[in-house]
Amino acid sequence: MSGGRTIRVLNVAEKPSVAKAVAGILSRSQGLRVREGRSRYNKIFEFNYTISGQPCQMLFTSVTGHLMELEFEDRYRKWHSCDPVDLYHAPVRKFVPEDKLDIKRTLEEEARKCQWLVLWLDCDREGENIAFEVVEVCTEANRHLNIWRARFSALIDREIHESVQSLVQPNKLFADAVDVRQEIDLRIGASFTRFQTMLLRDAFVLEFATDDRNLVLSYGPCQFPTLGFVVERYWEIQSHEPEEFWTINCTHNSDEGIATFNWMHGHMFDYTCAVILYEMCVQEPIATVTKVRQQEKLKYPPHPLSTIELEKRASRYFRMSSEHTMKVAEDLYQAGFISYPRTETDCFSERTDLHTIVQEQQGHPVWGSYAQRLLDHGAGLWRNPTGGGHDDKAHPPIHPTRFSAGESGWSQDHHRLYELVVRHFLACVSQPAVGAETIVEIDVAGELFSASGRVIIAKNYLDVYRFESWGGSMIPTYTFGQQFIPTTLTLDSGVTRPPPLLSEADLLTCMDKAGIGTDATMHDHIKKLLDRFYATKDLNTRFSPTSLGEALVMGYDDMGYELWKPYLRAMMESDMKAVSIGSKRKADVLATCLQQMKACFLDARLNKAKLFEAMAIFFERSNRAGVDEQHAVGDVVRRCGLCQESDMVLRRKPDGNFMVGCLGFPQCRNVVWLPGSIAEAAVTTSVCNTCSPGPVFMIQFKFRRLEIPTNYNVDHLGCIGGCDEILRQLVEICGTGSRNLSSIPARGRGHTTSSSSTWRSNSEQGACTHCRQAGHSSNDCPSQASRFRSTRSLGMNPQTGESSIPCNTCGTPCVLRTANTANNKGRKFYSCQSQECNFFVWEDSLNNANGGRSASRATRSSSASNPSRRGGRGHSGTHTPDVTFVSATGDPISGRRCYVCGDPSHFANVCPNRGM
DNA sequence: GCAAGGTC
Repeated sequence: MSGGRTIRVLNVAEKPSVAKAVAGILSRSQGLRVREGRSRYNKIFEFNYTISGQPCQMLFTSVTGHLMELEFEDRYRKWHSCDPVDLYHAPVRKFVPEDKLDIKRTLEEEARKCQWLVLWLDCDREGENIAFEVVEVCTEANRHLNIWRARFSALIDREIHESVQSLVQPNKLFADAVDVRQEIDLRIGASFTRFQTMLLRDAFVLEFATDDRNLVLSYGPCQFPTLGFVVERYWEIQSHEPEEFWTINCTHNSDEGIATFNWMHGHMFDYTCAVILYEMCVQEPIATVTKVRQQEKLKYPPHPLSTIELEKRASRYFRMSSEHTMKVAEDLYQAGFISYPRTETDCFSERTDLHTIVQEQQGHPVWGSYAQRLLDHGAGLWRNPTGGGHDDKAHPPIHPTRFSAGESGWSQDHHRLYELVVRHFLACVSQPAVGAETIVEIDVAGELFSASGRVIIAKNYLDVYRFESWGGSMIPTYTFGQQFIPTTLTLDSGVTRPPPLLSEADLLTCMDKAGIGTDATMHDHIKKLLDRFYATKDLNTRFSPTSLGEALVMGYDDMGYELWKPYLRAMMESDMKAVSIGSKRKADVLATCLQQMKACFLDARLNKAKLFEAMAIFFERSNRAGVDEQHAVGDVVRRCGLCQESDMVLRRKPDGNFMVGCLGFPQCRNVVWLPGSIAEAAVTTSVCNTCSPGPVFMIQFKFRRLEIPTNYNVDHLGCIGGCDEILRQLVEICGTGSRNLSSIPARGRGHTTSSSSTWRSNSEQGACTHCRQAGHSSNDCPSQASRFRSTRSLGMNPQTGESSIPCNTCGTPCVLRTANTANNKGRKFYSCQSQECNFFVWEDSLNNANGGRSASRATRSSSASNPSRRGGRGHSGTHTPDVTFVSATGDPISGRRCYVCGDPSHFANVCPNRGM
């Protein structure tokens, strides 16, 4: 890396401001030129620099965050193009979206001119991922680029100069971890969102939605746990039963004032006991001072300001929403008044010139004199700030970067937020407040009471941080051993109160602790709850769930799933960490996680009745036709060949069976009856290239495993145009959804143009497709029938002699096991032997279920449902767990059963099937 | 029309 002729180096930062700042630092603003790129926000800076002795012509530009997005391939983009479960393996692609194409072109053009590429993306996992997006675009344009990564944690001269002299290689593992996160988020989010939206939106009257056809009931691994926090607190309040307690209070008036003594026992819930103690005090009411303690107390200023802290404080002090706070902060940042507002860091680098920042504030009419005192050595007000232990290695804590006494274009909130940032900064480089505290303890008939007083000796940082206060209170002087008769001695009652609804600051705290979202996105998740009608916020910034939010959480809760709890995200986070340090492989984590979530999705879908039940508590059923997972009208399959005027659409009848019927009904009665064994069907965008007249859109079918022969696949992309041999055979074997053909008006019968009549005549006249014998169809084939009976019913496995059933989900035999949990000890259950399946059913529920599929499935979580919650809003809200689970750390966790394998004896974080 | 993560 030395000597030689000048080379051209393309430098790319994550955002325009960093490109500008680093270019300014490296060029020392000497010979710095700037020109436009193709994107109006991302300028290109040019200057000369020497890296390790190598003369370089530096071109410095930027992206704006991620350059690429992850999406499903087109065939899967439309909601009805596929079964949502397919989204767990549908191909995905990374591409540069329309609004980033300008940036891409700039990168390509500049990369072609350069020999080196230096990546100045933020030094976090997302930054590393963006680095590889930039690498992909640039190397596509210039395969000979030399790739380097600059590591820096703050835009400070020395650090930037050091960073460029010690370039490293980008870290693929960090980028891999983000790839995992993106793909999992996309697949889980899209599958569950489509599923629950299509299931519920048309089935209930959702009066709050002005356009309920476009209403989306989204699910996301961050938004749902956020909703979960809101609902859980709401339930806690609902279930709170006030309890009366008793306490003894004592006061003493003297010449110096009044002292209020608190009973050191605190609250007592036993009235008799409290009365006895009180009577003892009253009978012998002499107080003896047993302790007088005087000590200096310090109240420390806050740590340097991180994003979450800024949001929490703006909510507390000004009642600003976190989303609005971030908008205002972004404005102030863009205008150069405050530093980058999205940071986890709450400690300043030793290299930060804190004094200069304070100096800039000296001229302010309100806090300027405080800034002057801070800089005055003699005043002793300065103190180097103590950090809170968080450092994202990418940005410093939020601090003022430019003085302002207020700008004409600022709103009140701009003024407030700038003031908060400045006062917070000045506070955290200040000495703590000092108080002198006196604690006096007395003994009355063996009962101890204490009183305390405080005198503020030096306010220090509290002088500038007007948002905090530290109350002073005086008490009279007491001496050890002194005796007096209390002025009052009372037995007072009180009642326990429920906790308050979660405030925005509380919610941010919950999310932060559970690792839900990032500093830059937490406010988005909160806003999403409001936008989706899942929660509301009152004037005190406190959140309540809406009926919709509560119903959704209740539905999943009744299934026994923890999808609304933060554990899923926490596990994903730990897996991402493992990928980023190389202890797990990206492909393995993806495969394992998606396999588990797919099983969970399939199970949630089997238990969709729970979601329905929960919704029915709060909402009226809609009387729209064709509800459930089909939309009301149905998707067009082809033009009707009979009337040649209307479209044929896929429909689900109230009995659950599918058909493709002409929209011209009743004038046109053309219909194609589909096999009765279909669980789900969705029209895709694929067109059959055999059948005519076209287009005939293919239908994605999912058959019920138990109702079709095992040699047929449950997933089938089929055509109703007449070319589909498999579909024809399944109609024969299973019959159609039309149970009594003769009762159906002759829809299209006799018209050879109708594909349905073609099938029917074939099946009526042909030989059995199973045994090839004439005289019966495979519907009535004796061998086939007996096989179906044996798979449909419980019984001994003739091969092994074990009791078994075929799995309802995947067809693999289930083994009979015995539960060993507190509430279900000895109870038998079947569980699927396949590692890839989590089917589980109680044996007794099968015996009681009259052989019905849905009945047997429904029992899966019947023991977990809590009848006390079934009274609408009046539910008690107590979540009585069937068992107490133990986490990996040994802490008990309330819950019901493992969402991974369905086993009630453990929780997912210690599930052996997770492959951790 | 779905997620969450960057950023303008």
